[in-house]
Amino acid sequence: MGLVKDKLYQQEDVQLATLAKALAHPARVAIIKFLLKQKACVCRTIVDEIGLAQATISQHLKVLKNAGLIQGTVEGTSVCYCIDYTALQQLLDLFDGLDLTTSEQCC
Amino acid sequence: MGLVKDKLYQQEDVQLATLAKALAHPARVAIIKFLLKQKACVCRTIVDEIGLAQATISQHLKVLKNAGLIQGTVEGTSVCYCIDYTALQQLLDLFDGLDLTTSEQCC
DNA sequence: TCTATTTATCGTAAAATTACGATGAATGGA
DNA sequence: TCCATTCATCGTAATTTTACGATAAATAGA
Repeated sequence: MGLVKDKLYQQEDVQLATLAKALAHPARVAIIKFLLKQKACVCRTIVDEIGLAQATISQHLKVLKNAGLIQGTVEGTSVCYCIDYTALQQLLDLFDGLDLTTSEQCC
Repeated sequence: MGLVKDKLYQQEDVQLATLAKALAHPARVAIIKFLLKQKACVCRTIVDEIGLAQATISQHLKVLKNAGLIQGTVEGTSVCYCIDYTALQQLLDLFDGLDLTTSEQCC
């Protein structure tokens, strides 16, 4: 999509869509859930947990990282991943902003 | 993805990912927001509002409909679309189920 | 009946996603 | 130093997404 098309959408809509897209795959949802549950969050552990190839998990982690949902810290040969609660909270706030109170069915 | 791979994921994770995927495009977020705001929700109005081709909007509406987020009722030559609050609430519930209280940063 | 309007669907092209093996970089330990 | 482990990235193939024009179906109204 070029520059013109980008102007079609409000920034907030793009934000919400981007965050939703990051969670638009069951593997990434599982990763987020696992990181929420787990304290230790070395990449290798995630690979064992989910059951996909290491390269694939690494790709999913990159998506989550780019969306700001997780962050990683190098620890020796490993990388420790954990939730970025700021972005996750932002996602929830955007959902709250939808305001479902107008629940008058029109059709 | 074949049958074996499907077993990799918990049903709840697939549900959340599917609903998130439906919102993973700014046009669809904009449509949902518009439908929440608007009472009148004829398809033609959405096309004018968003600024994409009619065929493209129809495709996005189909995605939202398949996800259960909206429903459509035929009214003469038009189709009246509106939010399905059940599915939208389900999405919010799934997010609430994530339980962010464990907010102890590990890295 | 004829025409205009609305909407879904088809066909299609371009781009993005997903998955994996292979490889390379970095580190820790023998 | 050498080897094993961990992780990111590259290259690639298959699939999905996205967008649009063209077209067909359905209805409302003249």
